[in-house]
Parts: sequence; structure tokens; C-alpha cells
Amino acid sequence: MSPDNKGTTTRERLLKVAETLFAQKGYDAVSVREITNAAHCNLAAVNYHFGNKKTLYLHMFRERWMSRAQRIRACFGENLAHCADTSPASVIKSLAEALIKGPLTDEERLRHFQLIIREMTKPTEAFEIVVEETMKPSFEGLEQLFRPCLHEGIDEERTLLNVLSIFSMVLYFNFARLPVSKIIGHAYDEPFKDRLVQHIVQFSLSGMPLKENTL
Amino acid sequence: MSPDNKGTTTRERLLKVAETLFAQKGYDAVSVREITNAAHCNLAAVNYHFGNKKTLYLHMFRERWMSRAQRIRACFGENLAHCADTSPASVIKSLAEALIKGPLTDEERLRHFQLIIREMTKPTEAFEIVVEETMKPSFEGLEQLFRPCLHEGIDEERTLLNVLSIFSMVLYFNFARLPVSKIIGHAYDEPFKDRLVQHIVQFSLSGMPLKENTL
DNA sequence: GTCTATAGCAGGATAGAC
DNA sequence: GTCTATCCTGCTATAGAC
Repeated sequence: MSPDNKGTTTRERLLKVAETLFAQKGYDAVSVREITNAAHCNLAAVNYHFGNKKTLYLHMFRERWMSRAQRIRACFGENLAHCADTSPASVIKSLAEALIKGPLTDEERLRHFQLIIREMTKPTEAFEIVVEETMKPSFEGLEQLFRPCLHEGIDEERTLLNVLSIFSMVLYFNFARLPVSKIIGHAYDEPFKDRLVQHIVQFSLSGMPLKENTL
Repeated sequence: MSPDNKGTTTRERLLKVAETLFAQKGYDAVSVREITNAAHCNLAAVNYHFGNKKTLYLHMFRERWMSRAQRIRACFGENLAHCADTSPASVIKSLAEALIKGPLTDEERLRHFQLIIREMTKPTEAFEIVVEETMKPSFEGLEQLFRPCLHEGIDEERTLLNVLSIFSMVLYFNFARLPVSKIIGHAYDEPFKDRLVQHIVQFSLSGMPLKENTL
């Protein structure tokens, strides 16, 4: 028996395997048979535990993706706490590190971003939950952190565009590893990730319309 | 009969319909039946004209996606020609406008970016072609345009990271319209697209490590 | 080139034994 | 809770009439 089977319930294995496969191939490309084979359980287990394939997907998203997002947010909070101030420089660095190096393994991170990209291009019921419970609060929190450091004339939309631009870079450099690797000519090793964080911080920081004394 | 049927061959209708559906739903989620129904032709037409479903997809990508990319690149060239200089400000503005407002309709643009996002998350044979024939040349062209305006110490990797960052924003604001709309609280109308281009130009321009006399 | 008919298979879901 | 066996639907692909 595979080590996956030790000390885990069938339900947990199903959720874990489903996450990996759905992230890699997309909902429609994965069959229930494939999932149950990989989870070393019976075909009927999905229907027994979750009712049907779609409900398995939704449970997976709620129980695994959302908790991962929570871990990333916690990591951001810790990073920021270590900075002792909440200047834009500290905020962006804490954010970029939480997302690019962060608490997830490389594989977890890749899956995490693949799943959210899939939800963005073809939303399911999970998407509404993610936007309302994770993205909106995060972006509004960031907006409030940046707000006092931006020029007075900057309205909420422009502040959010700045936040979204930072997010877009992080998202892109995480999910588009393949083309990025091909274009820059080498793999995503640790030194490169450090340079990436540095680049994102520098690029974003200069790009934001900051007051002069708030660097 | 639908107006789609006038003056177009079955082959052309198949390619057009296939592009829309593959972009909207993804390769596995679209059946040949769905395509042939939407194209008002017989089920067997796909196999007659393209051999099988996969080859239809590849032909669609080559004949429709690549030519769209070509139109965008041409638009970028025209925009830049109107600027009379090739300063980073002109380059970024030409690029952002070509991609966000550009020669494509809103629907075409959405489809175009959805397709490339799908190729990035789950590459097929089309991906290699796109990277080699479209992305690499574009990014290297941009890199050469920016290079003389960047500080001497900036190596090729950092220059490319700047280009990729600009690209990431454009990509994100095109394919992630749904969450972006929800977060900023209104739709993607023309005035917003203008503000978006302006934001991207300002954000990217400030973010790049430019020499002082090259704005 | 376009059609119908169908082969052949894989998918989701369930019933019922254990 | 887990298994086997099976139903039924929908898919791709092809053969062959027109």
C-alpha cells in the first residue's frame, strides 16, 4: 500500500487527490475513476462521501483551498509584524514573500494558483465564495494599509488598481512558470525567487503614487 | 438559417465556433457535437475537415489565434509609429493600448486571452508554437527597445522581468475581468479602459529602473 | 462535401451484498 | 464504510449512402 493510506481517512485522501488532479487537468478532464484510483479507494466512495463529483469539487475548494489561503494570509501578517512598521515597502515585501516563497511548498503553491486561475476563467460556485471571503477582504485590507501613504488625490479605484497590479504580477509569476522559464532561460530555483521578490517589491513600490516621506 | 451560414465555408464556421467554445469552456468540456451544432453542420464534418477533435483545436489555434496575435502586434507597431520616438513611455502606452483597447472587439479579446491562459495552465502542442513564434520575439523586441533607456547595471534577466511584469498586468486585467469588476464595483466600460491604460502606463513607467533623461 | 447510422468506449451514478 | 456489478448516457470516430 502507498504511504498515502496510513492514518488518513478515505474522505481526506479523496479531497487531497482531487485537489491535485483538478488543479493539474481541470474539472472536466478528470474522471471520478481517476480520482478514486489515485486515492486507492473504490469508485463508489465519491458518491458515498460527497454525493457526486461536483460536490466533491466544492468541498475540496472549501476545505483545502480556503485553508491554504488562510495560511498565506497568516504568513503575510507574520512577515509584516516582523517589519515593525506598515510602510508600503514593508507591506509589499511581506506580501510578495508570503505568496512567492511563503508557507506552501512549490507544488502546493502551483496547485493553489492553478485552481484559482481555473475559477477565474470558468467560474463555478466556488468562485463567489473565494471573491467574497478571500479576495475582497484581502484587497480592501491592503487598500487601507496603502491609503494613508498615497497622494491625497488618489481615489479608491486607483488605489485598488495598484493593489490589483501587484497581485497580477504575483499571480502571473506563480502560474506562468513554464513560459517564464522558457523566456528567461532557466528554472525557478530559490535564488531566482529571491530576485523575483526583490523585483516585484522594487517595481511595485516605484509604480505607486506615494507621498515622499512614506517609503 | 443563421447569418453565420452566409458566404462562409463549413470549415471556416467550424474554426470560428470552435475558438469561441474552447475559449469559454476549455478543450475537454466541449464536445464535437456541441461544435457542429453551433456551426450548423453535421457531426461528421469535424472528422472530414480536420481528422479529429484535437487537430481541429490545433488548426484553430494556428489559423485564428496566431493571426489575431499578428493583428495586435501590427497595432502596437502603428501606435508606436505615431509617437515619433521610442521612449519607454511611448512603448508602454502603445503596448497597453494595443492590448487593452486594440484592434480586437471585447469578445475577441476575452477569447484571445482565455485561450492563452488555458495553454499556460495546461499546455498542448500549440503552446510551444506560441512561445517560440509570438511571445519570445515580442518580449525580446521589447527588451531591446527598453535596454538603452535602463541603467547600465541592469542585466537581461531584470529587463525581461520588467517586460513580463507589464505583460502580467495586461493579461490579468483582460482575463480576470469578472473578479476585477466585482472588486472595483463596476463594469469594463470604455472610460474605465482608458483609466486602465493610463494606470498601467504610469505604474509600469515608474516601476522601471530608467535613466533620468529617457522618460 | 454532407448526411445518417452505428460501433465502441468511457463517463457518472446507483443498487445491493458484505 | 467499502465493495462489485451494472445501468444509462454521452462521447469520439468511422462506414457507407447520397
